[in-house]
Amino acid sequence: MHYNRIFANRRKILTMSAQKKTDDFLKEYDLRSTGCRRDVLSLFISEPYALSQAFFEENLHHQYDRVTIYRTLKSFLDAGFIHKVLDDTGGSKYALCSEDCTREHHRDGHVHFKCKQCGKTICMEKISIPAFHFPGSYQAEEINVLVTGICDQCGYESGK
Amino acid sequence: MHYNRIFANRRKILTMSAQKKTDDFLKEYDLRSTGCRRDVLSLFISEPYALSQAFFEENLHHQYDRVTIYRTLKSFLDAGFIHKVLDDTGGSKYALCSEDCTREHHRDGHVHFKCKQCGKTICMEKISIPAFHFPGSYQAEEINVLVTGICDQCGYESGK
DNA sequence: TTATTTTTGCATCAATGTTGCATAAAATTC
DNA sequence: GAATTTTATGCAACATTGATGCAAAAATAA
Repeated sequence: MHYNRIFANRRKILTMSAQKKTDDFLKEYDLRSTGCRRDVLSLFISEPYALSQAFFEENLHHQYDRVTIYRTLKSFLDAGFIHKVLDDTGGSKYALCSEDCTREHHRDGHVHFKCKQCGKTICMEKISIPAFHFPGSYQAEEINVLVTGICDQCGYESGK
Repeated sequence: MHYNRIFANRRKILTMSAQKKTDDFLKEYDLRSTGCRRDVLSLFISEPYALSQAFFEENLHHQYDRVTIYRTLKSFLDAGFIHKVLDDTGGSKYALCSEDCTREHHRDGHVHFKCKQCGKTICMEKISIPAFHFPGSYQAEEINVLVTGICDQCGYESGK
């Protein structure tokens, strides 16, 4: 059974013990189980958003060096179970892959919504990216769609 | 006659004298005509790609301070005749708007293609972004589509 | 438990985004 | 056209992020 599949449904994996799930998951991807990796992975599981490096640094109370978090994210990207999500302010965010992505190919296939108010980037897993047709010898490999606006929550709160 | 319209077709404006076109254009947008602004604008006209700040610095031979170029781009963004284009490597690029965008609303409406080989970001003006339908009270304001892959030119050259 | 391999923390550097302030340049007024 | 007002520029400075080298520490294998 592929842990990728398990991750496709966060609810499932959340029933496993915290230590075991991250431990097993990391080993599945040939990554050593270290404190930083377990903690970063746990945050990915508990937060259903695309997360920035700064988010991890703050939420782990600067327990780990920023380079370590940077390299942790890089190892997760290389392993292929997170993907990079574009951000309109230049930086990058990262999110768990919800489908079977290969290391090179991250057609996560869904739209990302960044709220201008709360700043959160939400994976709109229900909204898939349509096929685009390019002329001539253009070879598309990855497609990123970033929508900015006001999210559900913020729209409801300010909308009276 | 709106200069925005003129810009919609680069060929047209290229027939005007270099000095006059940038001068008039800037004034149309209530921007003072300065050396840096004219030069940056000229590059936007001559290069049919989304350009990075570094591109301007290099191509203007570091004639202007990087902060000046940064602020020039910002003033152009505020004026509303360029829009920010996402880049997969974190940074931002900028491109002339080819439609009438308002200051706040930059539905430039087309797909951007970034070539992994030559690094250029091409505005695929022919490929429009479809409408996405968001649930609940999500309010989409801007939609950015960034496709990475191999462009026409690079694909052709390496492809035989 | 020891040996091997990988990860971490720290130092360091480059690039980029951003602001404040004094000076320079552009537009406006006389 | 000279003086005045307004705005832009250059420079210093600082924050954030991406990235690499290296010795020490931790994780796995033997």
